[in-house]
Amino acid sequence: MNEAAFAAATTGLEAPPMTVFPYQIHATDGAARTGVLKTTRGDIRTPAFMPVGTAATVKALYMDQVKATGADIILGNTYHLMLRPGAERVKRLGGLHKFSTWQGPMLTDSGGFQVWSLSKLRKMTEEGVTFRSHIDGSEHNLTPERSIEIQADLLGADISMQLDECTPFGCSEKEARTSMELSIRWGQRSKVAFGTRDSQALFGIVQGSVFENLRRESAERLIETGYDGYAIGGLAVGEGFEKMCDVLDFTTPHLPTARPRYLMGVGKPIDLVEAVARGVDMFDCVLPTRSGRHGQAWSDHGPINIKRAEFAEDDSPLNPDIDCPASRDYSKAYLHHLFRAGEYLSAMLLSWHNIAYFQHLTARMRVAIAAGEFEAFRREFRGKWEQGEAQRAKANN
RNA sequence: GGAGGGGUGGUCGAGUGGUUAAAGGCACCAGACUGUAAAUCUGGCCGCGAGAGCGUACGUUGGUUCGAAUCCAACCCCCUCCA
Repeated sequence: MNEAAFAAATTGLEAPPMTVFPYQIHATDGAARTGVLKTTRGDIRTPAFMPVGTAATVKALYMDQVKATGADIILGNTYHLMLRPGAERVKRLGGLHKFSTWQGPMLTDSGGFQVWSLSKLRKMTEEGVTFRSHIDGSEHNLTPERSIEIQADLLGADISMQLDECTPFGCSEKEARTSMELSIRWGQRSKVAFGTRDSQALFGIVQGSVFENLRRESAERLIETGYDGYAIGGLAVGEGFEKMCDVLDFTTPHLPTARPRYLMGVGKPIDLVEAVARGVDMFDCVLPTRSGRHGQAWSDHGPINIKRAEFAEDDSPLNPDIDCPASRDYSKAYLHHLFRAGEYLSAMLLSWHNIAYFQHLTARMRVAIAAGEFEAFRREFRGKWEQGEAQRAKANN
């Protein structure tokens, strides 16, 4: 590490923009962009949907299947893996890529989301967060430094996320500011701990709840610190679709155009389309795999509850246009039967279809943006989505 | 033929005088799920009615009682053991 880099790493403020993973934007259409984030483990085509593999597995799928759906990158999780099997153990076993057999790029969440989702099991201080394990009740500390050590050194993530606090929705502006500023400080410490690396990247996370001034300030202060990518956190936590779009409207303009923007934890297909329209490049969400396990298949018209009686003798596939056996080759009647019978294959096929559908959706957006036809795509998609919503509303009356 | 046990809502199964339209499970009909404490959770589930409510219901028939799924009698059916 040279002197300038060391100074940058230790002050965390004057760092030059890092370009360890070049981001090539091939086309833009309105605020929407398509391009490639080039990592040492492979290219990530954007807009990108990253399947979530919390516990070193994209639940119910083989890594080969995940890859074949077109996913370029998947997620892992600091909190879950440090509890089980333990970050040091993963390191001894050769790192998360070797351990899981996923050889493409991997992004790990810092544990920041668990600060929110496990709020009853944690205690926060300036230093970091103490979790009581949801598995055995044992205590575990997570500081920004430890989170980076786990992600970058032990798991070997290609993209590490700064430790942050996923600010709960419904808090006051004052609380949101306090939380956002803590995340900024944790981000700076994360960056110092991360230092400069040849083949690994660090993303910062914009917080600020639904407050425009806070989101803007958060973005500006992250840029001062300088990250390889900029995530938008604290959304899809109860604020609703319209509000989320509003926040994106006044947040993405403050993020560097040259670096990837990652909307964390989002979302439904319509959320992806509308976020891409607002300049977001990357997404992750448990929805396709979780709802797959719960009997739901995704489509342009919204969710299909495969357990509904109407599918008992529906011989049509979920989506013949998607190049995935689960989408194309199996009938809804069969999937309906498997789910009703409680068969494992139900979760596997529905998760597979859903991941393939999300990849198909981002692929279509990439094509539309490259062709300069994203607005038309967006309009048509919204039409189908709203039509589906109207049909479901009618059926439920 | 003798002795004993049992018949409860689609199903399995609690309940042995009133707070019981009847626990609970399953099945069935729906809904939810957004950086995964989730192969989970929620609601509905006799009929009619928007609702208060009304009607019908614990094998059948009859009885006791202010009141019966619960007590009594007869009958029908099922199971176990003995001969």
